[in-house]
Amino acid sequence: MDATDQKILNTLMADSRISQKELAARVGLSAPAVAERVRRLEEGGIIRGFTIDINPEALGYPLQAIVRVRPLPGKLHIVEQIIQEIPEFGECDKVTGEDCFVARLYVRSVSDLDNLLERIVDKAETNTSIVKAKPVERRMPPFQLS
Amino acid sequence: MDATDQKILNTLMADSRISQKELAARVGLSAPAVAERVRRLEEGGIIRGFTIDINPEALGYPLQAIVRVRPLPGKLHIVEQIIQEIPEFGECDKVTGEDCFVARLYVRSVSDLDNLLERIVDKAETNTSIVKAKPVERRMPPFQLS
DNA sequence: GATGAAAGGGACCAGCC
DNA sequence: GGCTGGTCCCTTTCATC
Repeated sequence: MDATDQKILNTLMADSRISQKELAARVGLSAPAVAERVRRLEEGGIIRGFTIDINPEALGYPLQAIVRVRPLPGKLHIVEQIIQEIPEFGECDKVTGEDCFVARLYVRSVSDLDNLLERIVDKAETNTSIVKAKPVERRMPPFQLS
Repeated sequence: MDATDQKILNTLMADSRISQKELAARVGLSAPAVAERVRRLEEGGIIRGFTIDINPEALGYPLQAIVRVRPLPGKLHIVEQIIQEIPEFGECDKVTGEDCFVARLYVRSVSDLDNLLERIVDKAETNTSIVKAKPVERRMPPFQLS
């Protein structure tokens, strides 16, 4: 893991579909050399996978909400299971503190939001915030040299 | 956008580096047909881009925190700017409600966490939760047919 | 949307520095 | 590690069904 690997990661993060030749040119190496580095980044678990970035709006989900969830006593596992079973939850973190879960919900409308939260209101307290903007999106901290 | 497109999205989400031939086989179409569909999904803005999934642990950031940020009166913009300038913030949503921002912070240690939050303590109230687990990760809701 | 063909480019493997 | 060159496969585009 050096500065070249960092460049490779940044480049692939922005566009992972460029050819090895193109990637090599951008980081200043030959194609086989860059291919070998990408292979090692994958084997080392630094690159977890190649994927696509999907626009939820275009899928029909123009609204996002951040939902903090505090299950009632004894309801933690059932609440976690319900969150996993509702596909509109795009990510969910189990965290320390008063809230047990912080989750992102993709919804079609505020009434849709209300309907979905109905499924946990009797098992948890929730606190919902609508996402108005995204000051930071899809970013990874730099690898620190030395 | 139909069931086949949904399959294409799911397949590419899991691995965007497979060949068109392979993708075509998995969704039950010919290669040219699948290529045309992917092209339309890109042009329609449904596929926002091809990218990689990076493991922050392997980059040297074993801890994640969810930070809720409530800027002091008059400090909203400067706080937003500081968040954008700290690379350890991997994502930040501006939301409705008491908290103005909900952000994800990648850190090397809890002391690192403390150091980073020092840069906004005089400009905002913060509430930080350490991520203990990820019950749901990187998931997109299904496109609803009809 | 499928098929088949042709041209161009990329990935992969040697062999070598 | 990295470079160069050669081979094979894939991608892309076209015409046709």
